[in-house]
Amino acid sequence: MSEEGSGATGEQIDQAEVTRLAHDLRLACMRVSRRVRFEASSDLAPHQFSALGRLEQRARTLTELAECERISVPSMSRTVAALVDRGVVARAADPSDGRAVVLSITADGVRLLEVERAQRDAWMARQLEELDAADHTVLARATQILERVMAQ
Amino acid sequence: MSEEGSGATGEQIDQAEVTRLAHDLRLACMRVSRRVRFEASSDLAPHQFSALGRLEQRARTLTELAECERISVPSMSRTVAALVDRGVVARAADPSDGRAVVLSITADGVRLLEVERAQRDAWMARQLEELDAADHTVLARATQILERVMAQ
DNA sequence: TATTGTTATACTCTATAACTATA
DNA sequence: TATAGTTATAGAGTATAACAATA
Repeated sequence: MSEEGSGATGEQIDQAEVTRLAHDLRLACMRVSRRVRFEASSDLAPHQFSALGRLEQRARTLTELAECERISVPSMSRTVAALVDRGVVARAADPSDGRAVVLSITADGVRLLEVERAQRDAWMARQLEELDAADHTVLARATQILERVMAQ
Repeated sequence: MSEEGSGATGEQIDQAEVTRLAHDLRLACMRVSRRVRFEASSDLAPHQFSALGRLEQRARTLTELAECERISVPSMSRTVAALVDRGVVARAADPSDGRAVVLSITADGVRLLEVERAQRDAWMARQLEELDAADHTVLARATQILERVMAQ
């Protein structure tokens, strides 16, 4: 679009620069991720957090949930058992298949996710508060690009 | 939204928008990090990769290394033992302190890190290749901002 | 007595294999 | 016979506690 002010489209980024960008961006993202998990985490373990988030999207069977998280069914069975014990996930019989168990998030589970996410977001927001509006704009645009790339 | 070239400084981003950006950017970074680890990883476990990277910066004692990685000394002792068995870390006596052990990366360790990083960078680069130069520029700027923020 | 590092033991999350119940 | 899920057992990685060697 504009090649004067933004300085974005006028230049041709070559392969070496893409490689360098890939390296630097990857490190930056991994550093953010690591610090969020280390400095903003609470008492919900990462794998529990992830599984609970899947059930927030919709109820799933154990096998579906294991496939989502790319772990074995027995492993997910343990994880789910812990979440059920904690009262954030409920088991229910599948009316159409006596073997299957439908797992769903409870109201407590939804609240727990909200608290967890709020803590993580609050930590991230504190980091961003030190930036100015121009930086915020760049990051907002970059976020949209990353969302587009990662959706594939 | 940009009246002049950069289009960044003219707008005032309010608190709610910072919170939203924090949320979206955090998720994007965590998604990148997760996919890099899942889809570009090799046979070096994440904690081993991390510890080896610390030793690439400089030689450290076990206690120093444990503090870097924020795990206990006994845990790091196990991790280091595995890396030593693999031949990518070397133990050496500290001439100034008979209790301490100086850990350093070996030539094989440096090569292993190079391979690991190349795989991760290559995965990331493949994702970025689908973007145009304007997107690359935005991401490069965002990377610099994130590096600045995360350095604190 | 304090510090560095290892070993002993236990808990969690992962896996595969064996098992029960249902389709 | 095949599928959904649980339980048995084992292998990592984490922890704390106890220990050895050194400062």
